[in-house]
Amino acid sequence: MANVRLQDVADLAGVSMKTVSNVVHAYPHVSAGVRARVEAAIAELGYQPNLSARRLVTGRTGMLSLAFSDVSIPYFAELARVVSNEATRRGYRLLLEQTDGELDREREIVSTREAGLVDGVIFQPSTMSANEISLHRKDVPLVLLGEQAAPVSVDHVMIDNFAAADQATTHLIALGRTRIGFVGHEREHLSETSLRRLEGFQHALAEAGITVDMGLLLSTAEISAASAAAAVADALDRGIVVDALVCRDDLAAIGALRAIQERGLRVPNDVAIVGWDNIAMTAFTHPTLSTVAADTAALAATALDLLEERIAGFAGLGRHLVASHSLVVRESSLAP
Amino acid sequence: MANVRLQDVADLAGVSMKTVSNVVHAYPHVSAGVRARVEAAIAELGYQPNLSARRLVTGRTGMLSLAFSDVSIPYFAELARVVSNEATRRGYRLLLEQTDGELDREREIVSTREAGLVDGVIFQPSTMSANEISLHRKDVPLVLLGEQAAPVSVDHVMIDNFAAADQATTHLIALGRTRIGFVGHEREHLSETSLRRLEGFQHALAEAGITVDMGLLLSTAEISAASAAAAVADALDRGIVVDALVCRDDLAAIGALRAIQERGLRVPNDVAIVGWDNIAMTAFTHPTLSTVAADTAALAATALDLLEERIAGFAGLGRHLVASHSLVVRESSLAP
DNA sequence: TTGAAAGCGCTAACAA
DNA sequence: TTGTTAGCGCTTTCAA
Repeated sequence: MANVRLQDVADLAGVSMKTVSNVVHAYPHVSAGVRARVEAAIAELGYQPNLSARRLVTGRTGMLSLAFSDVSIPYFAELARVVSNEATRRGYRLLLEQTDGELDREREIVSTREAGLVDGVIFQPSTMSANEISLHRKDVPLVLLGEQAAPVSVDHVMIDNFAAADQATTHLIALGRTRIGFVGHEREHLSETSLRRLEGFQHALAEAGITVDMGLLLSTAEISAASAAAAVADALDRGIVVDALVCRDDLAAIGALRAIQERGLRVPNDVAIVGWDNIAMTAFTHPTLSTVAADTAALAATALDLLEERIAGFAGLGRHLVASHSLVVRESSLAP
Repeated sequence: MANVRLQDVADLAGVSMKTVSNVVHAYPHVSAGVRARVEAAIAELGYQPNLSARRLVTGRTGMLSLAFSDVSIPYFAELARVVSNEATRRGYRLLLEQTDGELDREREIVSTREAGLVDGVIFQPSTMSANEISLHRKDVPLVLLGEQAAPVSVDHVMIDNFAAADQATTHLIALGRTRIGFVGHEREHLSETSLRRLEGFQHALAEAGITVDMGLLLSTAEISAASAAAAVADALDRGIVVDALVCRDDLAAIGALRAIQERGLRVPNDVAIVGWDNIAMTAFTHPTLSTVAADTAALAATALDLLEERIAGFAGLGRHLVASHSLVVRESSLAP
């Protein structure tokens, strides 16, 4: 049974609760004899501290929550792994929260729902705006992930989407491509993330003296390979010609790849592709996918640094930090 | 501040703590006037119940933990999503635990680590044997997922791996394939899962009068596309000829597909492929992948049913339930 | 229908 | 170095 209390151990060892507590917490000033007796009692009774009680008293839960739209999206799953490992290393356990990108569920994340449950929250919003976040947010320590504009009051770790999109597009231009499309931004509510990437995309084209052809901007109904495949298939069937595609994320790239190949076009010879996120699968598609890779390990470590400072009581303005990224060039954008 | 206590609300509303508690818990026998006053006080103070305190008293945490090796493996990510949604629907939050398949971390899952933190544990072991599980397990309600032999004392939900492997292999035989290989079982410690699948594979071959060629059993160093690609590439380079491949999981199938195509062979014409798990990506590879699909929704619902019964106090012998599966036939195993 | 009070098991300030 | 004890904020029995 788990109903062994601190007092029971104390009784068996013939000491007070405080002494047992000292032993449990490895407090140094305990005589060896007493320590041995207490440890024997703990072992004999199979004592385990009641975490709820400890929490009630300390106000700390030792848990963090990680919130984003959907863990079955590979980028989030891979992010969850990195954050979870880093959290474990620092002595926290991780609670997983999915919002499906729904506004009211995102609101719950930054406001009431977590109170008292976790010491802090790491949150990558899909839908909430900076304004809304600062409006709804409560006292729980919070760090935002991702690329949207964040409220000045909240810590935030991102990559430089503009620069990365510029870099990816410039890479395609250097390959001699001129009819370059963009795939995968939201059809209805354009996210800040997509917007930044589109701006970087446009900037690179402008630098090369190419004006953006709005007909080559292929938005999708949702973030999925299926949705991107449909958008690209539809565009090709309408007779639209592209020789390169910058994709908002790797799922879009995988969908685009599939649609292009289904129509008998070759990648990269006819159409070069660059994706985004460097999910594991991009190294195993045929051809393998070039992609923008965020340094997720740095992202996670930085986010946890900021969060731990907040938990420790730091109350200054929001810090806005940039994690590095790189362009991973694979077969889908190799020079022919 | 979140330091508003039940007592503060009671003071402001001019009632006792019990009455406030009644209102918070929607206890019906509270007069309308009092209820309104209490609700106003709650709103004015921004009161939120302290969950740690509630837990200390009720002994319930409202949390479940889901444990498996690695959330960045797509099958587990997709499973986590399903389980998380189902848990949320039932009023639980989900804690994520990764073991990396390491024995001592798996031991922690079934023994001490979760005590007091969660009401129950759903665990898909990678390494632990049935014997070890029953040896180490403590009092936390536990349901096992997956296909390994489970201890008689523990609840367990699985799919019929033998039957599914038999079915997948028979499907390939019906295509006229005769040199059928198996890819992706562990090189060192063969898991129960792989074993069952290999047995089903062998059974189907035997039924068709084909003896298993041990040279066509391609084990891998780990569960990953890279590892499977290496194993298949190596086999092909050694001159081994296959006309079909049953893969232990979709990651292995994706790796195998890549290795086969790199060597100029065509799928399914030269080599047909069947994977396992029906991860989202299998619908977007080129060609799309045939695969064994477990009914994960049923799996999750059943696991939570069993777990909730355990949490409610059921103490009978372990139940061993089977979730249904199906063979999803896609391009990788179409008749030429 | 509402109030008073006894814990839940632990931590930590204070005493010895 | 060890013991005593007052809470942490809530639920819940029992009384009123």
